[in-house]
Amino acid sequence: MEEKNISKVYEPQNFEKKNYEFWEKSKFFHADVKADGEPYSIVIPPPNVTGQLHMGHALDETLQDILIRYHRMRGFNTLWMPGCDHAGIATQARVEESLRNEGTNRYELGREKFLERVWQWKEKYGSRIMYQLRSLGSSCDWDRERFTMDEGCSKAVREVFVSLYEEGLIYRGTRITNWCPKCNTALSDIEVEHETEQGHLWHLRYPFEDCNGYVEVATTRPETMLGDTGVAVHPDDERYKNLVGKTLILPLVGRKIKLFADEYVDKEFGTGAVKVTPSHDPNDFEMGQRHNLEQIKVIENDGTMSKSLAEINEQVGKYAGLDRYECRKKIVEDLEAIGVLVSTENHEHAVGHCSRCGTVVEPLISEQWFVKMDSLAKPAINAVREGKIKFVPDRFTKIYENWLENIRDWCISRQLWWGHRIPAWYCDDCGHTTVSREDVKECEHCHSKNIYQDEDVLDTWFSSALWPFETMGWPENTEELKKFYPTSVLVTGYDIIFFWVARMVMMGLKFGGDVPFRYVFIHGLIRDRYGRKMSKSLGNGIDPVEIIDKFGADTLRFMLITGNTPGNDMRFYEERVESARNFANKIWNASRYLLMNLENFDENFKPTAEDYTLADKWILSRLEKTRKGVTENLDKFELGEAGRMIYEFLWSEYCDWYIELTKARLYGDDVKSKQTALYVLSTVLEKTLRLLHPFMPFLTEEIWQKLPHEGKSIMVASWVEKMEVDEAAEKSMTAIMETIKTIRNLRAEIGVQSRKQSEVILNVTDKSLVEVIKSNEIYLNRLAAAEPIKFLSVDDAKPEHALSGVIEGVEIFLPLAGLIDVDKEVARLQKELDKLKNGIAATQNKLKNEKFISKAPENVVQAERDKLATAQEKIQSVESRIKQLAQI
RNA sequence: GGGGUUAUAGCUCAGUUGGUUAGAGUGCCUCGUUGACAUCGAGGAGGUCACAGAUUCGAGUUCUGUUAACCCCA
Repeated sequence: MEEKNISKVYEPQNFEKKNYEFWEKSKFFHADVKADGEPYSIVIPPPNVTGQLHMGHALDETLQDILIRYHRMRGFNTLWMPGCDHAGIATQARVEESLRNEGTNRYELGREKFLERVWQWKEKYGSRIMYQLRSLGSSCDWDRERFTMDEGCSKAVREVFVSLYEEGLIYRGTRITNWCPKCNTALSDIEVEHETEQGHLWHLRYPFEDCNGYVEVATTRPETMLGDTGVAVHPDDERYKNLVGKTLILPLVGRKIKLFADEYVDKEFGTGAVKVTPSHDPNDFEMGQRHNLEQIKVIENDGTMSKSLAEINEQVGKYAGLDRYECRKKIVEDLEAIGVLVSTENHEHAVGHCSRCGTVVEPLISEQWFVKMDSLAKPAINAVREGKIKFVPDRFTKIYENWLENIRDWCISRQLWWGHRIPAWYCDDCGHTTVSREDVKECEHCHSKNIYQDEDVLDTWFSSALWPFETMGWPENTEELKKFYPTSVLVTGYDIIFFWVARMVMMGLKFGGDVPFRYVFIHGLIRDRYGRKMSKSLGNGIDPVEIIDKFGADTLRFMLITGNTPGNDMRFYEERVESARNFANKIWNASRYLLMNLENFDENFKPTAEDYTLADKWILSRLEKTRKGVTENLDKFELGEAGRMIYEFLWSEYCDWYIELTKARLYGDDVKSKQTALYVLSTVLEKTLRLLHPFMPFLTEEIWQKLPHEGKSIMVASWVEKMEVDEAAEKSMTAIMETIKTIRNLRAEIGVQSRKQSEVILNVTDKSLVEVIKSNEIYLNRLAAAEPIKFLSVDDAKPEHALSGVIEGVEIFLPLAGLIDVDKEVARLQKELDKLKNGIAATQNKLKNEKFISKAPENVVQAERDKLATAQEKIQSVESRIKQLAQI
């Protein structure tokens, strides 16, 4: 055993790092495919290699580590696969920013040099993240660490891409897609965040070609009118029925456009007539497809108006090169000047923003790669419906299903350099596209060497979707895959159910041969103390490493998982961290106390059944109930509840009562009693530490090593085994504790100093308690300063000048002559009597109710009867006491 | 427009299949350095469980509606 003297307060800095190194060096984190035990595996949601871990990660990793450590102790063959995500847009943006600061850019550097820079970046930040994960205590299998751009993952990505292409599920097409003018790339639908903004609705008049009339259209984006190639109305709209098919002249531009009917149009919105810009609005694009409208691109990829406008006429040529918002202003002015603008009203509408940089997204037509989703989505829906995958909490099932049912094709190409390059080569000679698992040098169709590879890379989520099996060596049929796939559970936030969870399920079923995980354990977001999302722009983020340095990783972990429930958001308060730190300190000091006394402990001593005192039996029984509750809650993902149970047991039962109860024995002369107390103190603590270890790994290891124990480390010790419950001991001990509380209570009532000893007279009405209390008198002496204690026998008169209290089975008197004001005491008792009577009113009503008696289960009825009997006993006691005092 | 979450003590939150006088942390009040811990101990005050119905012997808990806040999707 190590040195037993430990510092007076909990100082995690002294031992967290040391213990982590010990575990890592001992290879406790490493999963052996050949080892015994049912497999239990988790793949980490790979943090973005950009930047650092935030509080959300800290929660995510803590939940996983608790599950992992718990199952490891339960004897499962446990694997936690760590790794990072290359995070295409985010990482590239960061590196480009640093290039900008150096006065250069990626184009100047060239693709190859640029990628070298990104890899350097990745090495630097990737290792920082892995350091942060370690400081949290994460028991990941570092020997298996993966990266979404490493060789294995890249191979998997190629394999999947080519297979899907061969099956016709990946195609290249010219479509309207969301375009971010700042990131300069296409985005998928879910990378667009819609925000409600205050804008305007401009009403414009488009004149007919052949008569004086006009059609009034309403638009939120007047600048797109330059690309209008039609005006649409609803086919049932009486206002326009006779006009459908007529030709309109597009103001400023002079283009002739048709008025046509389409079901998509909402009659109620605006004027019921909508201008149609197929090249800059997804709905208009679809209408354009249905009605064969021309696509005229008037906004360029960088968000400025097209140079080609100059070719139309001098008027619209003025707009060429303007930013789209500047152009909007100009156009509104110009339209007003020529009388086309009839009115402007305020209008709230949803505007799409790039989820990465916040820039307003521009729908644009471009050539991109897509994945057909229908046939992939169906099995993913079924897997959840059939219960092969379960969401915890269950309500997220609906969100998942709903999204998959309404899924649209996934745009997977990104105009970036950092990522998995699309394995497609185009032939300059014959125009054929070669898609291949291996890099190719010639066109597979005409064998021309005049070919070039697609410039674009794949959406980051394409490789993340393969994470559960690509990390285990797929497409090779590895031992890891056989043993650990499907994984047991995925732990992640609800914000990436669409981005990641659903896609993993689809890909897992398609390529992994089974669901990627059995459970999806969803957690909420960490917010600041005001409930706001933590964000860089608000500057309200809290760095978990700072909290760890200040309070300890165990403290942070415990704070994160208690005090909220699965799936719900949580506010981060430093006060709450302090409260968790105080808990750690409490454990620390309870252990310190025990270790100090353990110097006199004979480790070979083992008490026999007769050696146990009531208090021993009580704490052991309470420990068993705690063990049961903690285990059950962990098994159903109620980690917070499990943590709270340990907190409650350790603080309120072990420290506040049991330790105090043993003090008399530890400082007394009875050697055997002392050894027994030390034995119980140390076994209960040792077992509780094991229950607590998944939550607070460092602290529990540090103390456990100093206590009598078996094995090398608590993290590879086995879970606490089932023990006996002793209801009789619990009942007796409860009576003693209640008596102590009542005495303390009465003394506080009249301000007797808690240390000052005073006489207590007990009338034990429950015969089964007489011996129990008599033989445990010393507890009352020590914890209630009750001395001497007298017991009334049946014939004895009850003391007059005394405070009195009653609990189930015991009447308590504090004869404090001189301190008692009889009138005050009567008033106090009267108040208590009222309280008791109010308390049983509901019970009495229930028992009077025949329906209750006949319909409620027998045990419930009996419980009510017992409750009433107990309360009536107390009432009688108080009533007779009041009578007695009244006679004085 | 569709869907979801939340509403419990001053504040932050628990309360798991309906069944004790609804709990904790924190804050507040009173007392206390008795051989682990003042990052502590003892005692106390504080709640019409958002509102209205329904089901039930019994509802903080189930159902319906209303209100408010937040979120997702379109």
